[in-house]
Parts: sequence; structure tokens; C-alpha cells
Amino acid sequence: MLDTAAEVFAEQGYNATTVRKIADHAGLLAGSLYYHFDSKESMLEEILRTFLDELWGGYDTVLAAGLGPRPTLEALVTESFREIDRHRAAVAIFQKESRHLVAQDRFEFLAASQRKFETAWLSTLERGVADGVFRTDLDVRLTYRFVRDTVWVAASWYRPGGQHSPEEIARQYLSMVLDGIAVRI
Amino acid sequence: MLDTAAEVFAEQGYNATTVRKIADHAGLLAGSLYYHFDSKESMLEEILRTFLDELWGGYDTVLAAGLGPRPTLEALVTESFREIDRHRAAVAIFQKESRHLVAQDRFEFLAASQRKFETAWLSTLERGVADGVFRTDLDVRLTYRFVRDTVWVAASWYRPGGQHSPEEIARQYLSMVLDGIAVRI
Amino acid sequence: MLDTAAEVFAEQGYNATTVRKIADHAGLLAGSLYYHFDSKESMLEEILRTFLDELWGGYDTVLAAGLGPRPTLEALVTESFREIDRHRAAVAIFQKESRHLVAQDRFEFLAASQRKFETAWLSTLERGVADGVFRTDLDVRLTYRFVRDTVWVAASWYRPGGQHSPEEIARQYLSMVLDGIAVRI
Amino acid sequence: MLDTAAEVFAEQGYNATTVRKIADHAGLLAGSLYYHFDSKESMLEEILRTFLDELWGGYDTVLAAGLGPRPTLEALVTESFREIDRHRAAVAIFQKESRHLVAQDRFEFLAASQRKFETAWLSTLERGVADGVFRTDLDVRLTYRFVRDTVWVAASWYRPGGQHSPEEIARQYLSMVLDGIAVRI
DNA sequence: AATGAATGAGGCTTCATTCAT
DNA sequence: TATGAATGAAGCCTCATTCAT
Repeated sequence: MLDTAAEVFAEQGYNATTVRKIADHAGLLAGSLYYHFDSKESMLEEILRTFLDELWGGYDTVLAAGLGPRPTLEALVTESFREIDRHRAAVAIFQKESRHLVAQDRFEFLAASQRKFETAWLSTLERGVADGVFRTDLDVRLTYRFVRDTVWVAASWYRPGGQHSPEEIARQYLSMVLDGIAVRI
Repeated sequence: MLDTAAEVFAEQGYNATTVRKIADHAGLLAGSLYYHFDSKESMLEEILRTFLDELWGGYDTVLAAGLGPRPTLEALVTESFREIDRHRAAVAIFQKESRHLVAQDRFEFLAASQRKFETAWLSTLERGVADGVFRTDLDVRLTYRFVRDTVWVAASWYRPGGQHSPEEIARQYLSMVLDGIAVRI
Repeated sequence: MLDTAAEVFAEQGYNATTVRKIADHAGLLAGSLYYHFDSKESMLEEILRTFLDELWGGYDTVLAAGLGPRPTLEALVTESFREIDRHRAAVAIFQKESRHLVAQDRFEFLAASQRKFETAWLSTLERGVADGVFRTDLDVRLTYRFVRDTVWVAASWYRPGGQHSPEEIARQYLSMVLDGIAVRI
Repeated sequence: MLDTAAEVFAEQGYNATTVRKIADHAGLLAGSLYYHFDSKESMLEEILRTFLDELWGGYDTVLAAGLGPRPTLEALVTESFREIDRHRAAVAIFQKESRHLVAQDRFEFLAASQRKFETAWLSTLERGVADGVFRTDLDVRLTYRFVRDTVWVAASWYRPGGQHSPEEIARQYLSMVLDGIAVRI
């Protein structure tokens, strides 16, 4: 049922989604949702928490592995596409709604997650620059945003069961991000 | 006043923005807005139309110039960052709301624009692949999405008057997109 | 279980009491109550009927005893405080909810009871005035309301098992009602 | 409009009163009330605050006059009946709803008022007992409750414009409370 | 041009009640 | 007897919109 709600939230936006629409999708009447959930907002919260918990499960494993910066980046990107595959709707919601949600106490965990996120990526990039595997002539914060967005926006068009597996998409994305789309001269 | 509205729409989302909030920002009462506009939706429409008209002014000029694929791509990206600079709010709205707006007749022009957009970028990329300036080992639609998203998502963090000019950001993004972030061996 | 319900009705008011609260207090789920009762309203009805039946048992005995007006009044007041002691919750509900309940057919018995009540007290007072034991300079209907309210409102603060027995409270109330709180000169 | 709301609250109870009923009485649609008030609860709050403010205006004047205990009690009772005359609905609401409202922060002022109230009456009674004008053989707290309830419950039957003026009712009530209803032997 | 007041549709939520298990 | 899940009516409130002034 959370999946149903997530799907609708992702499709129409949280605010534009009425409780009735969710109930329709779930084959219930609007009021019946409240047997299972406290509120529309609590559905949203649970969807996002579940996603972030799993995401951080994956990320933490990668970060704890003590790989070099480039393999770390590759693993993080791959893990991200796997999460998009598993939680596409949640990722799309996260992208679209985070900004105004963080203002609320209840969604403070989003801000916390974003800070942790930034730390993980930035430090990986900085290590890479220090080790000479990533370019030194780029603004590292700009690079961070480039990589971060590049990966996560994919949730807006990705459809599970499409012609590319998440791993294949990750491979191509990594190839573009790391080596560029121009032919090497 | 449209700028005011655009700012609020971008900040809080179209649905979460009440007419009263816009009026507050504009220093008048909610009802008074209706002397200037037909409806909340018509504000949204005008914001998006104005942005797209100007965007296509720039794009069409680039496309009509008959440049090679790589200079075309560079010019399109640079033009895009200039639009983000000029219409940051409109771009953010476009990103967040397009998906569910296209379903309405009134916003059919968004779908038309997206199709034109896709054609412009895809053909440029395909010309580049044919000419041997862009890599042949990449799925061209994936590349298209990669480049497109990479550019536009920047509207979500870009703040006009920041430390980088739009041209500088375009230069760095192009550098990453074309040559990658990895050091060449 | 009716006692439980009465307690909650008295505490929070009938309308503000949800069936779920009653069920919680009774240690079962809301739906399960309906095995025992037809409806929330029928609980209310049974609580009030039980109370009034017992009250009239006592009152009728007193009235049938053929006492003089002053002993009758003393006996009615004492009996009333005994009822408050036994059915505090029901009395409180009766006080708070009677007014709007009487409009419904189902609670017509409340109105009937109130009429009988009025007759009993008024005639006692009038007999007392005629016999010269109650003052003649007071509006008898005002006196009736004074005595009636004075007694029953006690249910709003009375707690069974407090420091005064119902008989002791009745004694003091009677002393105040009959002789006043001022020192006689 | 607050008067309208107060009337309906008093008649049907706060919980049983729907916003629509109030609007009907005011000749508006339910939603239109919200142009004038934040919420149903804020109407209730304003009704009660207005009443208590005025009540304490009167009480404080009496208490500051430095009268003896018996004239003080007489003045307080008379003032109370005047308030009942002016704010009958508010008084009735206060009586019926105070108990469960005090639990909410927003209605903490009710508890404060009740404490002040108790202090005023109790100290007057105690002074009277000390001065020998009120009986010494009565439990003073019981007397307090007796007098307090006796006065305020009148709001449940009082109708402004009836055959007795508030002052006349006060006079009779005081006569009963001070001298009792029994004929002096 | 702007205001103040109202409208009415629709949103979220609560709750008494039902019913298969 | 009791549960868990669902129903549907109704309640409070929000908000885009209208309109007389």
C-alpha cells in the first residue's frame, strides 16, 4: 500500500495527490486508509524513511570497504542506480519534495541525510583529486553537484524492467561521467 | 508580478502555493490579483510560455547557425545556462511541474516544446556520432537524457549573482560532459 | 461495562467520547463493543434509564410515606445525595446532556422524568408554604430551581469515598438550604 | 457573530455544534466563517475570554471596595447574576465545557480563572466566619461549592427579559442562601 | 486598481458501525 | 466473544474565485 501511495505521489506530486486517489489505487475508500496510517504526511514520511534507510545500508557498506576514490565512486553510482531500480517512486518523491519538506521538524531527517550524502561524495571526490585520479582543474563542489544530479535525476525517466538493467545504465553513466562523451583525440 | 509568482511557485511548488501567498509577496490582497490575471493557472501558463519563447529564440538562433555538432552542443549548453540565469524560477517550475501539466490541453505547448527539444539535441548528438566527434559506444538516447538533465537540474541549486557566471558554469559542465572527470592516462 | 462507558461519558462528554475510548477502557476493540450493545446511543440510554429507575424507586418510597413537607424535603435531598454517590457518572451525564437529548423520541423519558420531578418538588414546597414551614415571601418556582440545582450540581465535584459521606453532605446542604449560611441574630 | 456562535454552543454543546450550524444561524456558508475566525476553537476561546474579562472587571471592582464579608458576598452574587444576564450563553458554555477544556494549553486561562475565583469566594467566606457573620458549623469548602454552584447553574434556566430582573433574582437567591428557606421559629 | 466579504467545491480526517473470520 | 479491516457519512478547514463598493 505504501508502494501504491509512492507511485501516485511520484506521478502527480505530493500536494496534487489526494488521499482519495491513493485509496482508489489501493481499491479502498478514502477513510479506510486511516486504519493503516495516521495521515497522508505519515505515509510520505514512511516512504522516504524506508528508502533512505536502505540507501544508507548500501552506501555505508561501500564506504566501509576502504576502496580507492575511483572504485568508491563507481560503487556509489552503481548502488544509486540499484536504489532507483528498487525505489524509483521514492527517489522521484525525494527529488521533487525534499526542498520544501526539510522546513518541517518531522522531515528533519532529510536534511541530515543530505548532509551525510554531501560528505560522502565530496570526500570521495577530494580524495580522488588528491590522489591524482580526478581532474584538478574543476571546481569540486560543482563536480559534486554534477555527479549527484546526473545520477538521481535518472529516476525521473527510469522505468524498471526497461531495456537496460540498472547495472548497465550505471556502467554507461560512469563511462560518460568519468571519460566524457567526446571522442578522445 | 509574474516574477513574484514564479519565485513563489519555484520555492514552494505550484500546488502548495496559494494565491494569497503570491498576493502577500506582491503587497496586495488575494482578490486583487484577479484584476491582473484570469486565474492562478494562467499565471503559470504565462510564466512558462515566456520562458519557453525566449529559450527557443536562443536555441533557434544556434540551430540556424549551421555549426558542427560539437560547437552546436556547446552553444546549446551555454544558452541553457544563460536561460537558467535569466529565468531560474521558470526553469525550476518547468522541471517540477511539466510532468503532470502536459496532460491538460492548456499546457499542450509543453509537450510540443519537449518534442522539439528532443529533436534538437538528439539530432545534434547523432550528427556528432556520425561525424566521429562523439563516442559511438554509448546509447544515444541515454546520452541525450544525461546531457539534458545534467544541464537543467542545475536550476535547482543555481543562484544568480553567485560566484560563477553562467558562462563559467557552462564551460565547466561542458568540460565534464565532453571530457569526463577522470584524469586521462 | 456500562459503568465504564458512563465514567467516560461523564468525564469527556457524550459527543466527545468515541466508541474507541470506551473500548480502550474496557480492554477490547471498538468493533467488539457491538456484540454487547446496539449502539453508542443505546449505551447512553441504558445508563440514564438505570439511573432514573433507581432514583424513582427511592423517590417514590419517600413520597408514598406521607411525611410532612419538611421531612419529605429532607428525605428527598438525602436520597438524591445517595444516588449521586451510587451513580455519580450517570448524574453528571444527566445534567450535561439532558437538554439536547430530550428533543429525540428515544429520550422522551427524560422529559417525562423531569416533569415528574418538578411535580414532586413543587408540591412538597407548596405544601410547606401552605403549612407555614417554608417561607411565603419567596417565588416558589425560583425556590424549586434553587433546591434542585443546588443538590444535583454536587455531582460535578462529588467523588465517592471522599471525606464526607453522602448523608453528611446531605445534612450540611439541608442545613444551608433550610437555615441559610448567615448567623441568626 | 460571536453571539450567534455562543448561543448555538450553549444550546447544543460545543462538540455537538457543527460549524455549519453556526454559519446557518449567521446566514453564511460554513467556509465563510473562516474569513472572520481561525477555527471553531478560536471562537470558543474568544467567547470565554470576553466573558471572563468582563466578569473579572466586575469582581475586581467589588473586591477592591473593601466591604465587609456579607456585603462582599452580596455584591459578588449580584454581579454574577448581572453577568448571567449579559452573557448567558457564555456562562452556560463555561459551565458545561470548562472541565475538559482546561486540559488544553490554549484554555489554561480557564484554570487560572477558576483558581482566582476560588480564592475570592473562599476568603470572603472565611472572613465572614472569622467575623462571626457566617456560620461556624459548616465546612467552608462545602459552603463555597454550594454558593458557587447555586449561582452559576442559574444560567441553565435563566432567560433574559423574563419576569425577574437579574437584581431581583440575586435578591431572592441571597435571601435563600443567607437565611434559608425554612420559616424561622 | 484595490478591498473586504462571501462562495462553493473539495481536501484531510474522524468515527460509529458492519461483517467475515 | 473478539478481531481486523473496511465503510460511508459527516466534520473542520482551505482555497481559487467572484463581486459590490
